[in-house]
Amino acid sequence: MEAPTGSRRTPAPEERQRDAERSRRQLLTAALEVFAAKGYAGARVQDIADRAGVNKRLINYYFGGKEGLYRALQSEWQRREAEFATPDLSIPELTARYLHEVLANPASIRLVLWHGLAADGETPPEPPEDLSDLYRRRETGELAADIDPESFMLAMMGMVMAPITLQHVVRQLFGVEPGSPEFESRYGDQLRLITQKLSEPR
Amino acid sequence: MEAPTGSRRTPAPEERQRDAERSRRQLLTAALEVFAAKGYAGARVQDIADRAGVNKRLINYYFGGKEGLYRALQSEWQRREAEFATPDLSIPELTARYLHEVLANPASIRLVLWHGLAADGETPPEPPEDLSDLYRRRETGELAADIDPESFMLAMMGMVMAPITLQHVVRQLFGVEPGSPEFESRYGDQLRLITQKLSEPR
DNA sequence: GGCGATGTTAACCAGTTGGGGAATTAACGT
DNA sequence: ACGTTAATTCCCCAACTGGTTAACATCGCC
Repeated sequence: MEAPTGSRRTPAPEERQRDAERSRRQLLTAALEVFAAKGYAGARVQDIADRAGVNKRLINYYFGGKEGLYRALQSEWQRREAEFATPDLSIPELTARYLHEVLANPASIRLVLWHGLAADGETPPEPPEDLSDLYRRRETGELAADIDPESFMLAMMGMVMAPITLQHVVRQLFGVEPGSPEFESRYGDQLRLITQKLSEPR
Repeated sequence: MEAPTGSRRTPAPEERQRDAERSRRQLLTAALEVFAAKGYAGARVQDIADRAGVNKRLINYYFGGKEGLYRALQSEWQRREAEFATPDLSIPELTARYLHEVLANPASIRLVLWHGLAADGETPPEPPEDLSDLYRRRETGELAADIDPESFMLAMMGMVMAPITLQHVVRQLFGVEPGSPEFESRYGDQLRLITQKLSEPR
């Protein structure tokens, strides 16, 4: 089209027609969509390939099959999760931040939930959640002394993920989509409030 | 083996060999197991039939196929759910009661969660959650005035279902199975505590 | 312009899936 | 005994699934 070659080793991605990297990325994107929507068993390789706009064969070529693609997705997710820094925030703000993250990446969350539901006994290499921070906060008094960090962590994760896990409840009760800004602001405020009440001494 | 026949018109159920009702029930039981463990797409009719100890063909004969069986399960679940009375309990006790129910019937909960995750847009006939009780409790002061019932309901359901949704977190953090009595008592106590803090004025 | 390497495609394949036709067998009233 | 009905089994099948084989196209390089 435009911009003649002129000895380039890294041509602009938009110009290429054959681009392994692009195919890979599009496959991963499409796979996330489909796996998140239908789960591993429900997902169809053909469907993924179609959405990615590439040939089905490439799934095997690049990822070694359906399962390989799935694993690749998980790896990427774990990588991103590890990057997720926990800045120095109060518990309420931290919770709201988690909520935001969840609502911003529903597909990834779904993937995790779906994987956890399957529970074929695996999921062994998962790094243990770090609660030292929570224990510290409890000593500070930021978390009430009678609340145990393990339970709090589980409860908080449950509250934060509820909009995805129970999306139909959100639609029913709030009359909006879980991903809508209205919902995030309303439920976020409430989560701040709730977690705050868990710190202040009665 | 034992107990020769001897002219009986209504034989004890255990003696019968052909019993439509029993086959139906066993199919439903097996289906709950399998669907809860693998999800709809992951479940195999052959697997269900094997666990039920009946011929695969009976699934079609009695329920009209895999989907029919799935629907039948849902119906039964909705029926049981409707029966679940909400006695006159405080919010903390009510929450603990919900937790108990969830932990006692993990398969049913899984089924619901899995169904919700699929989210093919259906699930229309679901009866709307009733919040009038929560609103009343807020007026009484049993629920803090600044907490909105919708959010509270969602958060509570999230906390209560978390042990199923995030079972790996339970194993990781608590070192026990979500279904174990130790876990129920510990997490139950904490949920009572948490929900209680949401009522008392600060 | 040719050439090897690599991305891409089409056609095909073997295994599995849910389902159905029709025979077989047990239950039960007569 | 016997015939009717209903429960159960056997065997087959068409559709679909993920994966593969082998041809084809495009690229970078000489």
